[in-house]
Amino acid sequence: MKSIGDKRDFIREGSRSTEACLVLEGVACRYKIVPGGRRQILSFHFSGDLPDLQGLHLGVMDHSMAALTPARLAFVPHEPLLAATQLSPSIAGAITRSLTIDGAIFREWITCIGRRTAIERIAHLLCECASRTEALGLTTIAKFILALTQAEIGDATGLSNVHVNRTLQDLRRRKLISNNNKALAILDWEGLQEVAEFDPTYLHLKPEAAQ
Amino acid sequence: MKSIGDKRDFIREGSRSTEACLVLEGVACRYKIVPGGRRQILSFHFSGDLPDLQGLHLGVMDHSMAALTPARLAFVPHEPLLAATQLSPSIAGAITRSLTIDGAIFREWITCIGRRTAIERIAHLLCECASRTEALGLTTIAKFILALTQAEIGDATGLSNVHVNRTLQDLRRRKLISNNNKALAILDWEGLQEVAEFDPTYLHLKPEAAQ
DNA sequence: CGCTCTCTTGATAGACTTCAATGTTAGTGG
DNA sequence: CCACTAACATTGAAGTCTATCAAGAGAGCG
Repeated sequence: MKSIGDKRDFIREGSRSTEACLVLEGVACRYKIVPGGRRQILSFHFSGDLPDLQGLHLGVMDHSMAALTPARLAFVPHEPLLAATQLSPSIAGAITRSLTIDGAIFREWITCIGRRTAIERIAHLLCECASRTEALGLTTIAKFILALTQAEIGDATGLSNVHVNRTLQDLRRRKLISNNNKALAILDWEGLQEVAEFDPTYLHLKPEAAQ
Repeated sequence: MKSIGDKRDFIREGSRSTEACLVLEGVACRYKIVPGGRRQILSFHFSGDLPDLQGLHLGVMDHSMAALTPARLAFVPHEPLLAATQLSPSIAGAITRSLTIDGAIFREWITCIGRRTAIERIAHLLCECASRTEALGLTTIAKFILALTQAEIGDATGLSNVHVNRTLQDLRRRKLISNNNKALAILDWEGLQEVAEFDPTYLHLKPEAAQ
């Protein structure tokens, strides 16, 4: 178990991955830096997430990880985890399922950044984070608060911080969100989903209604 | 085994996934349509790829698949595939590894679309496709030809077809590529990588130099 | 030959970025 | 309690990249 301060890297791109991290508290993210210094955030992670299972099967990290709020993390060495997958098919299945949903969320982000406008992207990000934290049992839509800076939202959505600022103002003007100083909340869930064109299917939250 | 014409869907978003498809010949892609009709291509797939393993663990498809050139495909029902993973850990591992690399490529696409300029995005896409088809043993960098329309390249990179056209002209002017009528080839591999800021680490092509 | 699909080009508009300055808030230490 | 600092947020102005619209040119195909 490790406590980590605000804005602190805890895994670096290019390093060898030997343990998987579990988010116990706070918000973490995966990100890449492109030559030129611009950052792209790839995903956000909340209490209960296991964000770097891909390290189990890849030697070298292709991205970094950082805490965006003060956070507590647990690190599980790969070996016992791999041993557990050999013993229990259900653990192996859970890990594979988690990796698969990870991919589904990435696909939605590609679509969002590639084919949606600024306001749609930000609204969509909010809908996604609210749905996921609710599914994790951490909050409800009404009480949901996203504690990110506008620069971080920009790095996740492929926008500049200035444009994020103006777009958030637009969302406030439409009475869809409220936003006081690094605490973003949802005022009109239906309206926000509509703007975002949000369809939660890709999150695959229902545990195997299928099969 | 199925032969499929040009521009033909063979898996639809929202459908239930019951078999995995193997690309035997041609180029296939995964894509999503956002309300408004704009398309985002999520990945390209060449002979030897198994592009929808995620369907093994998810009930409902969150995207569609289509052939972009005339193609031959094989469809493997999920059941024997899942049975094989129970019997052989190495098959299970191969599938998980494939899913994991899938995710790594998505992460790079997010970064590309979110934080790179048009010319960098297109150059990067070319580098990626060339590297992957070479690794699959289908071609060499020198002989590599990408048979996509400019609209398709735009749908993959989040650009309009008009802007793709102008950007390809730019790449030709710089003598990095040649491009006659739906046949894009690489003239200067080093130069193209440089423009793309291409680092193939994320493709994880070396089979487990790690561990 | 006419049709369709793709590529190409020009003109115009819009979305978003960059730069730069100012305002706001919270924390720190005297 | 107040000055001082450091992060963030906000605003304006100017500029760039990319989209959209529209039209024409080739190429392949029945």
